[in-house]
Amino acid sequence: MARAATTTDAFNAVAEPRRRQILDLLAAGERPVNDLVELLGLAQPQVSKHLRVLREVDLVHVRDEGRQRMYRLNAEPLKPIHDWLAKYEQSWNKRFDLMDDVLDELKEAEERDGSDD
Amino acid sequence: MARAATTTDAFNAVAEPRRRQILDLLAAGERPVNDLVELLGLAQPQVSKHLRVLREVDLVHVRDEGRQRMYRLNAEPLKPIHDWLAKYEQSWNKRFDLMDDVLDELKEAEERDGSDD
DNA sequence: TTGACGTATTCCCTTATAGGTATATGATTG
DNA sequence: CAATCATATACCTATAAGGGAATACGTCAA
Repeated sequence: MARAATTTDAFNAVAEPRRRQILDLLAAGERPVNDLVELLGLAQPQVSKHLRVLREVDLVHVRDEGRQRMYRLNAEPLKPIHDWLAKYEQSWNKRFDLMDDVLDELKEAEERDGSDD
Repeated sequence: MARAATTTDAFNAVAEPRRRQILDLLAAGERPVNDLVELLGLAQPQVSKHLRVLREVDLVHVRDEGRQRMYRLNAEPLKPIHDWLAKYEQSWNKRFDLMDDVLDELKEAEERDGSDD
C-alpha cells in the first residue's frame, strides 16, 4: 500500500508546508488564486493543485467572483489535530517528562555500572 | 518531486494513524516492541518500521533492556504542530468565523438576486 | 466573435511510501 | 556452542505525490 492520500484528512493535507502557508495567508482573509500565486512565489498550477487538496478536506471554501475564485479559510477540520495533541501538551509545557528523563538516565547508569553481575 | 519524507518532521510522521496510535500507547508509559505489536494487532516488522520513523523525528526514545528495546514517548517535536495550530484555535472555539459565514452568504445571495441588472 | 484574463486539469517524471514476507542481527539460556 | 527469543532490516509491489509544462475551460471586454 502506498501512503494515505493527502486528501484523507487534515493531518495528511497539512503535512505539506506549502499548504500550511496557504492556510496562513488565508487566515488574514479571503483571497483569489493569483494573490496566493504571487505571495507564495509558486507556479499557478501548483497553487491550484494545493487548493484542490485543501478543498477536498474542507479546509478552504471557494466563492466565484467574476472570473476570479475567492478562497477562504475554514479551520474547523484542524480541530481533530488540536484535540489529538491536547493529551501531549503537558509533556512540553510543564516539563513533565523531566522526571522520566532522570529515571532513564539513572537506569542507564545503573546498567553501565552494575552490569557485571 | 515526490511527497516529503515521513521522516522530514513531526507533521509528516504523525500523518499516519498507526504512528499516532503508537504514540498514544506510549503516552501511558514505556513499552517494548512486542507489547505494541499485540496492542496494535500489526505485524512486528511494520511496528518496527513505524518506530523507526518516530525515532528519526525524535518522537520516541529507545533504551536497551536485555533483548528487549524499550520505547518511550518524547512529545517535544509535537510542539511545532501545536504552535502552528494556535492561530486557528479561535476559529472553531469562539465561532469567530460565524461572521465570515454570514458575510459569505450575504454576498452569494446578493449575487444571485442582483445579478441581472 | 475574438481575444485576453483567471483558474483548473492533464500528462510526464522521479521518488518514496506502507504492507507482506523472509531473513539478518543481537542477547539470553542451556 | 546451539537454540531461541526480541527486534531490525532487506526486498518486492502497488500507489500516488508534487513539480514542470502544456492546455482546457469559463468569464469578461472590445
